[in-house]
Amino acid sequence: MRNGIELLVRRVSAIPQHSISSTFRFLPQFCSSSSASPSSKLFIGGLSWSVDEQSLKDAFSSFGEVSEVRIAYDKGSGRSRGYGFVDFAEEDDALSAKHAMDGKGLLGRPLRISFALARVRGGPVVVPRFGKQPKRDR
DNA sequence: AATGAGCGT
Repeated sequence: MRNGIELLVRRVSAIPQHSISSTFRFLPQFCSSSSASPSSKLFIGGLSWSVDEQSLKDAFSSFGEVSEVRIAYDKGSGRSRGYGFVDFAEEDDALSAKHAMDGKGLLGRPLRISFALARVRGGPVVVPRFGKQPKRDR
């Protein structure tokens, strides 16, 4: 019995933090996005409406090789939604960029930077329901 | 038309 508990604790501890964050992203206590989820991708909030992907990349290129820059645009109007993502080739560069740029102003607006959450790939998981199945002819 | 936390057409 004791061994079983120790085994369970060891297995839970082995789950990477970023995996927990993406799995339980709907629970705020597991989504401390400002803390160090190890990733090379930064979430950049607080962008001025007028910041485009090129100027965002320019603002972060001095910290290392930027492998991807995305700004979230509104589907219909094409206006910026005021946040975006900067992905670095090196995790270290992402971390130093975060430390240097978080709270710093870009075009007059303070940036809010955290590590990006893993993009949700499949959509909501539909849990199968058991119990009341419709009667089926046989 | 304007908007100001957020996690991506």
